This record gives sequence, structure tokens and C-alpha cells, in this order.
Amino acid sequence: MTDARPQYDAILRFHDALHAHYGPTHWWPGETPFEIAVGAILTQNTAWTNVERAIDNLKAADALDPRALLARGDEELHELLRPAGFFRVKTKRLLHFCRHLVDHYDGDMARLAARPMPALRRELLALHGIGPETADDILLYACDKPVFVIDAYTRRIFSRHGLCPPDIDYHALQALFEAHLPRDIHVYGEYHGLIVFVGKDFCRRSPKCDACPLGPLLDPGQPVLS
DNA sequence: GGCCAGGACACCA
DNA sequence: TGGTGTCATGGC
Repeated sequence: MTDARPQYDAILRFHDALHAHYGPTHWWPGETPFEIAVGAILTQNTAWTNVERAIDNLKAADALDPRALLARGDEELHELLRPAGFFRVKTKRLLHFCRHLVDHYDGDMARLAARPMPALRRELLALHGIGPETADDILLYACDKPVFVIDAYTRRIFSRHGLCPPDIDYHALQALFEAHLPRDIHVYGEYHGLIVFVGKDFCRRSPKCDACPLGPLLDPGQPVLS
């Protein structure tokens, strides 16, 4: 996304470095909007490999559908979702989302996605168990709404490079990305995918900065982005 | 065997 | 309003 404009900056440079290293990520994994929404809820504070197991369980049980999920008992869902961790709370959150989808949109994600922004975002945030990141995952990847997803990797990577404070507010960092990027769901989706990739490979709590495509950490000091 | 992972919420001062 | 505890499995 090389850009000759003078405001070509850290956010664009990081994108270009990551894209050069990884190429297209085709993020987010999921065959349908509903599967993407389920993944967004299940991946809360959880490694994606564990989420995949739970989604595979749902598919094998023919339960990856809002009405099918609502028809299952809690005990059965606990067993299906167990590999994703926090299975009791995630069962409850998933059922809340399905109940809302069925009651207001006939279980149809396309009808949910047809709602305008920002009302749709407020609606998702009002659901129990859906916070800013989960809502934005669903909005961007399942509803094709142009919102940039901020996650722990985003905050960690950009703060370690001295580009923002480590405790920066979710919406403040989101606004920075959205102000510096083209308002395009494919750009937003790919960039978040690149951040997930580099986060998993290099920027865990014990970072492996030596081979990181973003290069050495900058001198922290005053954050560049504000 | 311990640490850690792509959050969200309840509770308390 | 901000800090802390809770939820749980699987990989390394």
C-alpha cells in the first residue's frame, strides 16, 4: 500500500513490511458469516487452534446454525465447546447472540448485516458477552462494515515500537488506524490478519524480535502516533 | 509443571 | 472510574 503522500507514515510502513513478508492472509477463517461470528465469540482470550477444535465439533454435530444451537442443551454445548476454554461463559454468550439473531433477523446474518452503522455496532455491544473487539470482528468480517479491529497484538506491537502508549484506549487506537488507512474492508481485514500473523510468530509476551519483519524495536520515548 | 493465549464482565472501593 | 478476580482448555 505504498503511498507517495507526505502523510505516508508508520501505519502504512508497517502494513507494507508485513504484506511483503506474508503476502495476502485471506483473513478471517470461516466459510459463512455465522461461522465467523461464532469464531469471534469463541476466540475471546483464546488461541485460535483451540477455537478450531470447537468449531469442528459444532460442524460434526450439525450444530453450526443459530436455531440448531438454540435447540441443544447446555450440557451438550459445554462438551462441544470445551476445547475453546471458558466453555460455560462462551456457551452463554453464543446462545445470547443466537437468540438475538433468530428473534430479530430470522436467524439470517445477511439481514443483520443490512442494518446501518453505527446503530448495528451499538446493537452488538448491547448483547451480553460482546465487547468492542468481538463486535468489530463480526462487523468487519461477517457484515462487511468498514471498522478496524484492535486486538492485544495490535496494542502490543505498536506500543513496543513506541508508536502508541501501551494502555491506549481501544477506540483511540482504532481511530488512529482508520484515520491513516483507506476506508476499505479489504484493507482493514488484511491488515488485521497481518497483525495476527506477526503477533503469533514474533510478538508474544516473550517476543522474538530478531527475525521480525518489522525490524528492531524503535526507541520508545514519546509515542509517534497521537 | 508452569506459563500463556486475538476478551468480557462482575464486583468492590 | 479504575483495579482485580473469574472464566478453562491445550500447546510449548
